Amino acid sequence: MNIYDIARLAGVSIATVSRVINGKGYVNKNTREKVLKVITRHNYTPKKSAQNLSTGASLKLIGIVCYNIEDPYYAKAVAVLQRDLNRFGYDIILSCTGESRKQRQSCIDMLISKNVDAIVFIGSVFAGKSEQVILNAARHLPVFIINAKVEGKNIHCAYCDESDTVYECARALFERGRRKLAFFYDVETYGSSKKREGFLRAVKDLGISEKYVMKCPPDLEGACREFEQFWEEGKADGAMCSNDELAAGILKAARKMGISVPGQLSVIGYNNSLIARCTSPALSSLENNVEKLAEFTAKNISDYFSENQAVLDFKADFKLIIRETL
Amino acid sequence: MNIYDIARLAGVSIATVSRVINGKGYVNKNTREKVLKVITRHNYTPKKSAQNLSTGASLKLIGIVCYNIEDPYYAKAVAVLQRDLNRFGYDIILSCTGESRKQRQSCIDMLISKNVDAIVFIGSVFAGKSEQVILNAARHLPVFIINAKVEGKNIHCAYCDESDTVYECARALFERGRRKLAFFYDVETYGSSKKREGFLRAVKDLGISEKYVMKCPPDLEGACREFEQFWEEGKADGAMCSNDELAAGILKAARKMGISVPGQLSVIGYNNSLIARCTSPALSSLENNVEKLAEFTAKNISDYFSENQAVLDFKADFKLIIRETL
DNA sequence: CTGAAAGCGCTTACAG
DNA sequence: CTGAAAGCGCTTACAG
Repeated sequence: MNIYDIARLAGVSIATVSRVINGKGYVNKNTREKVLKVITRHNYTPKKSAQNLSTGASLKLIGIVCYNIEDPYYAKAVAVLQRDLNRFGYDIILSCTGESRKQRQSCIDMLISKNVDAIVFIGSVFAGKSEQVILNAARHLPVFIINAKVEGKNIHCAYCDESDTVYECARALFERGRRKLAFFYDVETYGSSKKREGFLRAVKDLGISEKYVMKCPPDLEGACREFEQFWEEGKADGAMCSNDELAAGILKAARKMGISVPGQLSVIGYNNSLIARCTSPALSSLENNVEKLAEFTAKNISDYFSENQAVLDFKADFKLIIRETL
Repeated sequence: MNIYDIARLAGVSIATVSRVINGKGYVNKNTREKVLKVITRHNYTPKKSAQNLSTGASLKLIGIVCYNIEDPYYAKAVAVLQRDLNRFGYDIILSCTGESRKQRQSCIDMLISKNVDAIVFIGSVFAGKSEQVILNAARHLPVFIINAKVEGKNIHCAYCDESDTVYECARALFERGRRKLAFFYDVETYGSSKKREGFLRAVKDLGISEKYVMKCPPDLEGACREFEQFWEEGKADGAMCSNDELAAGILKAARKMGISVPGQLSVIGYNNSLIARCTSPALSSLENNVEKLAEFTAKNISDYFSENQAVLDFKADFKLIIRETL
């Protein structure tokens, strides 16, 4: 069923059908209705690719590239982006890219060949070493990044300063009398290095000498085991984690080993995800406002296309949510 | 940059460029290289919509419709689908649809107009009353459903029997000596009604007379409050929940009220998500194998297009994962 | 081995 | 108000 079929069935030319579909140009009321009737009867929808070819009209498709949607942080960002972009008439193509540079590049090429209007990268996985992939993409279309800062033409960033966030968390631990601090992270990314940097900066400013930086396997059980090996009575009294899952692992280990939280040990998570509300004691966690970042980005994309201008640098605030582990 | 530019730059016709791109037909080795060089230098990728128009070639795009990607269950399904479909050369368009029938229909129309090859519906939200939306879609393209059973031409279902699962959980509670059982659910869907049905069937078969069916607000805090109101010493000794988040809420309430789990109360969650591993005590939960369902569906889609046949009905097994709450 | 031409399903000046 | 025709960027018989 194409525009020719409809035209024939309605007894008009394809030009007329096109006019009624697009509501452009003059069409006699009666012929309009006649055409409309045929269209609805046959459930006809014009093919976007033909429209795209003909007018260069946008496919109204935004490519979204993230590392892992199973991570609640990414899931939330994607959920908000999809909801808000949809309001502006866009659909999203979701890609999750693996580790290798080549895989990432081919994922972007795919998106570009599918004629998406823009690409948004979620997460700091793409900053730092992988920046080239983003720079390449930006030569073809506007790029939006959530939660990382990459400098370049056509690149729009919305982020929360992950160094400052951890700095504040460390200070909060200090203010509760904690003097022996450990920082736990898992995957080596631009984001985790910023966090580590914030931790070390705070520790230095606060004059804390007993500090540990620990790398864990990237899941709850891994963090749990790692902590069991790490722990020695009196070695640390405050743990800052680069995400909530690690923190949950540490709580699990603490419980198993009879360490009282927050009595002997304070624990702070990161992302303020559902996980933080599930653990007991409930986890204090840093709210880094992904939701706000995603909302802003959706709006920014819409502005970019409708008003031809967009914000290049947006920094969101953050807040430490106190629950029961601090 | 289009095929004409490349042809001009390489000093050949567009037909030749097309041949080297598609690796079809004869092309002299030297001219092939000449063309290739121009293509890579300018980072040229043929536009999918033009190819699609020209040959009717698939866009290699699968529409995925789900209720809420923030829910770990959907997130996992989407993650697996995207990973596996990608291996078969497909990208996914992700839509999350709201409640209203109209919204859902327009979401599907959008997908169809964007020329996706197939649509997969995740979750039972679309079965039962909303079935018509699926039936409509199936008239245009192949439809795949994860976790619901809908009869119809061109409709392929992969699911886990949600009545049997809950039946088994109730029996497990019974076998641990539990005789007063409550079933907690939140949203009213096809799936939750199947689960409730399984619960009631089990309770009847087991000859249990003290039984409760409770509807909670759809989040952890809501379940927590609901349970606080529900609880009375000796009223129930086993709680079956329609998802892990509700179960986590009940654990939270139990802890607050000093109810020992599983001493006084056994709790079973559903979906075996990350949440089940985060709570303490760690939640026993029903593994309903979404991962398996999603993997199967990706393969089934690929078979549908490459071998022109696909499985219409696939039922996955399930397993109750015992942790500390049963 | 290579190119000219038709055609995919649309839209949009242009002419009437 | 309506239609004939050109054009969007590709692919693919067909002819050479």
